[in-house]
Amino acid sequence: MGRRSDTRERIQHVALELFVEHGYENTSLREIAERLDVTKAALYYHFRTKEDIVHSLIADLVTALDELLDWGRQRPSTVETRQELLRRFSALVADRFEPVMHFIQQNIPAVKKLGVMHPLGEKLRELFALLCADVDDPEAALRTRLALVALVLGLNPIFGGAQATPPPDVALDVALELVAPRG
Amino acid sequence: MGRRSDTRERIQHVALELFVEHGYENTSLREIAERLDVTKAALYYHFRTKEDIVHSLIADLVTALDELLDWGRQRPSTVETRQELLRRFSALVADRFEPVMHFIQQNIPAVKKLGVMHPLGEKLRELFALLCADVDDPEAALRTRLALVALVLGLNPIFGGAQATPPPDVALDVALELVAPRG
DNA sequence: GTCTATACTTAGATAGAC
DNA sequence: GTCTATCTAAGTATAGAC
Repeated sequence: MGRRSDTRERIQHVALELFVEHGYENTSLREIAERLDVTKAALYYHFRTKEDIVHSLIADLVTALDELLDWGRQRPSTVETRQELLRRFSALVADRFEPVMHFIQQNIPAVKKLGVMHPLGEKLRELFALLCADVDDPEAALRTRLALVALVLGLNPIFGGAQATPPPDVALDVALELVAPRG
Repeated sequence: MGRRSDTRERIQHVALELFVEHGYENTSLREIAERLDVTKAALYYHFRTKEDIVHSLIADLVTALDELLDWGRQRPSTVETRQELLRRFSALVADRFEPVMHFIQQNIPAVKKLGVMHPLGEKLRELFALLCADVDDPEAALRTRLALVALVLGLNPIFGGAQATPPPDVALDVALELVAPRG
């Protein structure tokens, strides 16, 4: 039998790479095709549109978040649960979704235009809600948001990005502290 | 004499508005011109290129940051100084530069491509350095970055943006706490 | 499953009249 | 200082051969 091709996965990988590097709108299908040494038309065989590539990328993330949320929902709302949620989210980002998160964070206009925020934003808001639990304090809510931001901040070039990206475990420690009750 | 026109300022204002709304690359000069009810060519009278509009927008921010840094440099490196730096930065953002910060944060690829990160990134890194002072702890450094992020987080739609933007004073309180020594 | 060739659209930018 | 008209380059996408 003919060797099965992993072209589709390679397109996803290279496209994401370029989207992160140059931004979504500054990346043309021609560039993607060239880096893969295929033609533009080949891309259109695997994906209906350029937007579809992004959708396929986000879909995996949404699935993973859904599983995380499923776990979180059927656990008692305790500090331990919330901290374990952060740990698992941190691991998810570090292990599999760092590039996608990077892409999303730095291409908000594109992401909004593609209507990707609907499924994704929902999941993120629910994660946020689980982490906030019953707390109604606006300061605590902001600290919770910052805890999540801390876990993906290594990806942000603003405010001293390049020189010192915090290691994931440092970020996790700070995040855990942010959702812990005050002293 | 003929009535002097404020067209240049109006272009800056409308352009920034559209850049924030739809993103830099999704905003065409045609759109800007239409919203101002002038023609594309009129824009080219006031700005050499589309990129120049962005440069003019960032320049004001860089100037303001420079003044803030001047103040900070000639003060003793104390907790009070650092907290006052945060207060002044917070006021700067809230009063004048919220839209520009919003634009920068959500259009990183464009901003990088325009080479705007050189003057701007320098200032932000120096602000960060002043806030970090002599502290060498990576956790403290991350908390400092988060303090800055907190002050512009209202602009970020990720992680529960739309429904509850923290009021500036809440953000400032959390930021101040993040740079204060631990208990 | 991959290619060639091309249609279609829109972008940024310029020249020159008024 | 603003207009009309136009140029050039690039993008996404399609049709149809191999």
